[in-house]
Amino acid sequence: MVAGPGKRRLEIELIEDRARRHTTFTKRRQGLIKKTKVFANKFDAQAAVIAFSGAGNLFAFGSPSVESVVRRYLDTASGGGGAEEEEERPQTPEERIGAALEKGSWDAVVEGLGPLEIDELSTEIMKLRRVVAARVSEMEARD
Amino acid sequence: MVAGPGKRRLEIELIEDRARRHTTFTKRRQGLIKKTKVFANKFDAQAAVIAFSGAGNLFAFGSPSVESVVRRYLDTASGGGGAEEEEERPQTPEERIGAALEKGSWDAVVEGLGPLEIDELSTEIMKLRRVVAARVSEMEARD
DNA sequence: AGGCCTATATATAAGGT
DNA sequence: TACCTTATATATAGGCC
Repeated sequence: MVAGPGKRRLEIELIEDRARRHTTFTKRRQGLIKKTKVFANKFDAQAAVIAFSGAGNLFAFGSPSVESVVRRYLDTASGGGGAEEEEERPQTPEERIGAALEKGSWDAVVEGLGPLEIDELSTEIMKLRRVVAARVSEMEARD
Repeated sequence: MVAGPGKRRLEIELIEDRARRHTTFTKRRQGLIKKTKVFANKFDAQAAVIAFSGAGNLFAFGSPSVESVVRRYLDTASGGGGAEEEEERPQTPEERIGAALEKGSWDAVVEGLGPLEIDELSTEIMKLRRVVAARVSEMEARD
């Protein structure tokens, strides 16, 4: 099927799939922001969510404002965290993987990592696998 | 009838009992973080939550890291606190890969690849998985 | 596109162990 | 304290306009 109705049909499918994905993304983004809003209200706490879509668009909400929460985070994060409550720790950037892809040495990358970072890396691997799998089936669908 | 998710109706908005308030705070904080985690995974997006308890303790989670998301936010936002519009956009060649890695979006990376490159990537992922698995069992052996 | 509507799935407040 | 259970509240995926 080089051209004609078949190709057209596939393109429509892709577009609709993308639209569906976008709809879901929007709903969940709204849900996430609502949760944050309620959370901040209920406990009179400062809270903020920041999200970037795959396309790079920014969505954020903060109480009293994203700016203030971010600022406070930057002030606090360096000094030291919570006293009696445990804190979710920051995670390792996935750029490691990109760099490693170019170098070709996984061993060197994994060697220095701690438990949390390993966990993070595992998560990223699973994400990458899903994305690759999706891409593969997408290409197979074209044949 | 306004009832809470629990077994009984919530009589008062502000929870007076300190211990119970703390319990609820913890649960909701975990829920919020989980939501953010799932959101980031499901859509291969960058996302972060930051929260300060009334006592001033910091709780935060970010994918791939709070730092990276905050940094990107500061780079992107001109100062807004609200949400903006989302529009999925088809993008171009492979020079995009570098930028995509910085954005932390695997989707964007895989998007431009051909069959051979996908295959190579799959192989690399498998290798990485093995290396990570080895590292994990290595660490578990120490306990 | 932007709202409703409705099964299902999750989240979660109390209470129990 | 920390986990488990249970009853109810919310959130959400898809339909259907």
